Amino acid sequence: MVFMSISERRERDRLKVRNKILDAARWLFASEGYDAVTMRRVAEEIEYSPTTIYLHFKDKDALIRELCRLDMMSLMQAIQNAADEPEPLERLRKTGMAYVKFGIEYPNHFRLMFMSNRLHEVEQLAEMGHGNPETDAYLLLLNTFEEAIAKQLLAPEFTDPHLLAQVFWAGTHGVVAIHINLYGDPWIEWRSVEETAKMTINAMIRGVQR
Amino acid sequence: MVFMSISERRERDRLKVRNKILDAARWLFASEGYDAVTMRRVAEEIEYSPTTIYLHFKDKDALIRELCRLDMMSLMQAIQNAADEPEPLERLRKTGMAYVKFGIEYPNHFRLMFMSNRLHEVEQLAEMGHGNPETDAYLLLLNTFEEAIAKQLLAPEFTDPHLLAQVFWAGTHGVVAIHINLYGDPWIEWRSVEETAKMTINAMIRGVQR
DNA sequence: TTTTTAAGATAACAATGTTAAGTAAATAAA
DNA sequence: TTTATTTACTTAACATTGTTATCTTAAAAA
Repeated sequence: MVFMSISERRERDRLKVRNKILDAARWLFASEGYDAVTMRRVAEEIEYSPTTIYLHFKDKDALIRELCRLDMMSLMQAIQNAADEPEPLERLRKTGMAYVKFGIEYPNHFRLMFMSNRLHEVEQLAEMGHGNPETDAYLLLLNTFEEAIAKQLLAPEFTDPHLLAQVFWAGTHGVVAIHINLYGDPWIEWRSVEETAKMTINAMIRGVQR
Repeated sequence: MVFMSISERRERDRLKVRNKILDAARWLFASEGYDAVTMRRVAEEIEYSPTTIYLHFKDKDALIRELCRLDMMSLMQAIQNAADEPEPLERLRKTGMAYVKFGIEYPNHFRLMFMSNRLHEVEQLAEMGHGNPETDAYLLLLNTFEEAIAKQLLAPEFTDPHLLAQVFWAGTHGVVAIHINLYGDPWIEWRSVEETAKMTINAMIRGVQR
């Protein structure tokens, strides 16, 4: 059938343009942040008119969110790899450090995913579902705490894996958030991210250990 | 001297207008966030032309930063009050909870102060100096840990009050950050901010305690 | 060969921050 | 008292943004 071959080539071409858009936007976003990604700059980069972008993405937000989602998925691999550790508490340390590491490395992605109010797009979040790296990482954390509880590694008063996961997440997240946004403020004698992250994670683990 | 009286009245009038601007902007900012504060909306609110605002503030950023600074100073009182507690570790608990509480109550202020990249305005930060609530609160935290170390309340390996302060700050900050930006995400079984904050703080304290 | 469809471009709109130029009243100087 | 100047403020405009309505043109289908 000629039909298929033609429409397939068309689809390939479409995807090529779409990916060029994503690549141009990714570069701008990673190096200069959300506001620096203007439709016109992206368009110029790929040598199409700005309106072409709208044939592939509903609006600017959808474009940046999609590229962010894709990047996060691959970045999330680092955490999944760090989770290759049998001992639950040690696994917490490794995954926590991986979370911090990529937060520091990709601050703009981190800001978009975790530092902008997204409650108005709950539908979108729901659609993303289990492919969502954020959710997957949370699940990883949750399972680790369930295991730690089952193996009686924690003090007996800590019985809620969700609460534990959220506490642990908050701690590691805070290290990233503060260092992304405030590190360098001359009024504070800063300690390094690694040091801070390590102590935060260790303190939290010691704090709930049996 | 007539001169003085006249220029004093002028200065009073100037201040009145300036405060009207700040009040209008404050309302918009607190309820709808940074982007919702447009120069034209503020101008309409106070019944002046948009350009009048520029007679009082260098630009939009300066306006919002000034109102935020003022608000934070007064809000910071809550933390100073919470610090009225002789026992250092208990003081950590109280001030930490106060930090979380106002972060939840004024998410937009919190975002502006702690979640936007401000490294490009280091000069401004330096000028703000010790009136800076962020620094003052940090100092409070630092002193508390110095006291805790001096009273030998912490395990002997924890000797750096700066590192301890930054760890503790990161933990409480993380609770706020996550709850401001992600709370409500349907894929996570959320625990309440109070619960999470309390456990985070307690875990960190237990984690460094002797 | 004609018709339809799809990709893409041009031009424009509205909203934004910001500035240059003008106005008019209050004040100072003559 | 009259003239000059300073001050507070406005009008109009500019540049940049996201976005859309309309047009063009080439490919595909009829």
